[in-house]
Amino acid sequence: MDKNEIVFNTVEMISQLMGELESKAFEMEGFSDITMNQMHYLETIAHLGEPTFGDLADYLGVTRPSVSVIVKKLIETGYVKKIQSKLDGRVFHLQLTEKGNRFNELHSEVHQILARRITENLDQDEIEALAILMEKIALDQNNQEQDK
Amino acid sequence: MDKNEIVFNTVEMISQLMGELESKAFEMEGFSDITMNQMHYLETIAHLGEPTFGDLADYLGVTRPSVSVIVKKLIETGYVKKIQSKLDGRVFHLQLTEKGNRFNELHSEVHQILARRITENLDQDEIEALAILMEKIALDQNNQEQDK
DNA sequence: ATAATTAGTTAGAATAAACTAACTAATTAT
DNA sequence: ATAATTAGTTAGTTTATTCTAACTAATTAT
Repeated sequence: MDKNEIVFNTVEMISQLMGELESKAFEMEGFSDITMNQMHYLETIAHLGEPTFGDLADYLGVTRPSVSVIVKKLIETGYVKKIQSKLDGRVFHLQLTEKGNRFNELHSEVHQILARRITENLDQDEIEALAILMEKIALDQNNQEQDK
Repeated sequence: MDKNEIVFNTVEMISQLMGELESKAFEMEGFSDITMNQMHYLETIAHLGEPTFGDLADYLGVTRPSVSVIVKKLIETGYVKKIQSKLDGRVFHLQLTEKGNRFNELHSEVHQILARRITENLDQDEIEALAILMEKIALDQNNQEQDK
């Protein structure tokens, strides 16, 4: 098998594995009141750090009404809260609640489990080598991101 | 940054990148008549190789009626065809059409593009080292799969 | 002060995907 | 031969997500 093929097959497999783990995560630990899509909104809010509705719409590439509806659900289920800006009464910043943060921590744990599973059969030298290669890969991707 | 963290951050980034590329793939090249979910069914059919409706339902963990409805759409849009078994008239095997195969090839191309993007800033020795590590990782995952 | 703009909301429609229950047709068991 | 089982379908419901159009309220421009 060609090297390029090995790399993309492995990536495909890991990606599938992540999907499976991710869907299992929300079934456990009392987070059954949130859909995959809502999870994605939640992660994005955490990633952006107190974005407005508009920020979220722009980042996700959906309309404001769509964001409004989904975030309303996240507020109803207690993952997110709205903070009105003191400078401009029209804008609201989105913050994770206790529950939202707990969810996000679980989410990180899932990723840690995956990382552990990935590196399980590698020895210390191999993990180190993998980390160095991945750092290079990540750097490369970040550069491409900035180029846009 | 800890090595484990680098590994899982990179995996997270690659996974996100895959999602983005995958959603772009269906916008181009006249494959706009298929949803992400239907794509997933299509990939699964290709992966299983001429499965029956029941095989597909079992594999995907959904009910038969769900499969029936989705596959009906894939047949209407011309990605899949039904072949009645000669041994048992109740069962139908699912086959990809020309169009279904063309879609799957595009899908592989997307993965190749990703693999190329990943390995872009690595030299030959590094790609080789990465391939060896990934082979070990993949082996590990396959073993876990069999343990179930 | 009044008009225009902007942020977010609400209502209503469309599409997708899942489910259960009730069905048809083919096969196997008694 | 008839009953039970199995593969797949159809109908009807529910939930989620998206959209456009029309709205309210706050801010900025004239």
